[in-house]
This record gives sequence, C-alpha cells and structure tokens, in this order.
Amino acid sequence: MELSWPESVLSNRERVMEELIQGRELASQLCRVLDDHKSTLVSGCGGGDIGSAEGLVNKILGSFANTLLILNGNEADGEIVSGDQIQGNSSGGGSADSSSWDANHAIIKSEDFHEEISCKSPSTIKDRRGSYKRRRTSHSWTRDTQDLIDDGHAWRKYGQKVIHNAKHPRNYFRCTHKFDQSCQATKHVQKILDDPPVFRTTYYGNHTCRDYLKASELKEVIIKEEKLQPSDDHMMASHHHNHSSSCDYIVSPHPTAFKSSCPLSGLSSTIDPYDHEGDVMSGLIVEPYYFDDEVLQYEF
DNA sequence: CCCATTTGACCGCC
DNA sequence: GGCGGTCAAATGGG
Repeated sequence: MELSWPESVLSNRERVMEELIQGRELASQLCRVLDDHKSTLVSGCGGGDIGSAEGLVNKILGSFANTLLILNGNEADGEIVSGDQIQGNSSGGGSADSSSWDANHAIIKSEDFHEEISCKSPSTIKDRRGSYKRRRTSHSWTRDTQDLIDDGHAWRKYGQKVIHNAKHPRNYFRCTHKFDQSCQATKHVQKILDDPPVFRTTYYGNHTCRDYLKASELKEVIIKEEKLQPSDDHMMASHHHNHSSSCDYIVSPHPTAFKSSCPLSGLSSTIDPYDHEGDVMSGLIVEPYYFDDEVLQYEF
C-alpha cells in the first residue's frame, strides 16, 4: 500500500496516533466504569441503558481502531470494520485492539500474494501435507500469560512441534471456522517458563468468522471453563478444547458476552477483547504487546 | 458414529 | 540441511 501522506500529516502522524490511543484508552476506561455500574445493578433495572451505552462505547472503540488502522496503512487490506461488526469480530484479529497490529506486516507483498494464490502443482506429492506458505507477512502479536485463558474464540489444535532450544513443544491452533467461514486466524501456544509457568501465545491473522454461538451456549461454556484448572503442557490442548464436542464453536457473539469470560483469568473486565485474556491485572504479564519484528509497541 | 486431538510426514524458508 | 508450520491419517473420547 503506497499511501503517500502529506508532509504535515506525516509529521503529525505519530502524535495523532498517540491521541487516538489515549482516546481509545479513555473509552476503555469508560466501558469499565459502565461495567462496574452494571455489576452493582440488579439485572433488569436499567440494564438497557447500560447496554446501549456499552454499544456506544464499542462503536467509539471501533472508530478508534479503524482510524488507527488507516493510519497504519491497513485500510486496503479490508480490515476496517464497522462499530457494529466490532461486536462480533473480536479477539483474533482484534479490531478493537487494532493498534497493536503490526501494520508493516499486515500488508501482503504482492509477490507473496501471487505465491499464495498461484497453485503449486501438487502432482508430484502424495498429499498436501506441508503445502503451506509461511505467513511472514501477516500481522502477528504475542502475549505471555501465566494461565491459559480462553480468548473467546473457537480454536482447533492442528499440530504440535518441538521447537529447537525450547523446553516445551509449541502447539498450533487454527480457528474452528477456517473451513466453514474461511477464517484465517491461527495461534501458537508455547510454554516458555516453568516456574512460574508462562505461556506465550502468538496470534496470526484476524478472525473473519462470524460468531454464531448463542449466549446461553456461551454461558454453558464459561461455566465449563471455570471448572477447568489447567495444569501442565497437555492442558494446552485440553484447555482449548475441553468444550470441543458439545460446543464446537466458541466465539463471542457480543463483547459483553465476551467480557463475561473475563473472570476466567481473574481480570477486571475491559472492553478490549485482548486485554481480557492478557492477564495484565492478574500479575504476571511479561511483556505488554510486541510484535514479531519491531515496529509498534503499545502499552495500554 | 462423529468430532477433536495426536502425531508423523511433508514442504517452504533460511 | 535444519527448523518450523501445516496437513491428514490414525486414534480415542463422548
């Protein structure tokens, strides 16, 4: 994307970004305040107002996210989402946390793109195993947590690999909706520290899937998740999929529903669908947000 | 029987 | 050639 920014805009771009990020953070705080109010209210009393206020906050957050996206040059990638979409499109690609995207890597180089779509003749191979392209150009972000926490999306484990010079294997997950909705989101989870246990989750791509899970189903899932106490390496798989058979598609139909999973990790709720799993408040987070190469590093 | 996980094979990139 | 990411057959659980 060759967006030519006017000189003045370029010089102010960083400042604009800062302002937007601050604004977004303020909106997040507002949402938390709303959430606190909501928790003190008995359900049914004025919940509607709170709910609509939350919707507004979500739209505000969405606007911030989109603006940041545009500034980062992601517009052409079609990642921009409407405030309404924000509600159903959460953690994986993090529209609400879009500022943390690696904008430089979000842009697919044309040559890579051609590689991606060109069909490499599989005639000489027995099957299609391993026929993939490394997603070096896709945006990624990493998160370290002390617990494995559900990020509200449905993940399906598709591989596990022993990584060189790493004590623990890396687990590979893709979005459950990869095939039915062509959702390209994937993530890797790896235990990087034993004591205390630290799990590094690296997300790739955005969730383009829509969330179909009914609220009641989600509730059920959350209850199940709360009962689960992950303990070791293989919980990586079991944790993410303990709900697998009965609740295949775990996703967040609405940010509030998403937030409701926050207690899982003992977090105070936040509108940011990433923060909810970040364990930022619960203590351990090692790094806030960082990306595979360099570029942006925001602390919210 | 269906579906998710496991695990070894396969393949691209460095 | 090694490493890491993905695929898909085999396996197991519900």
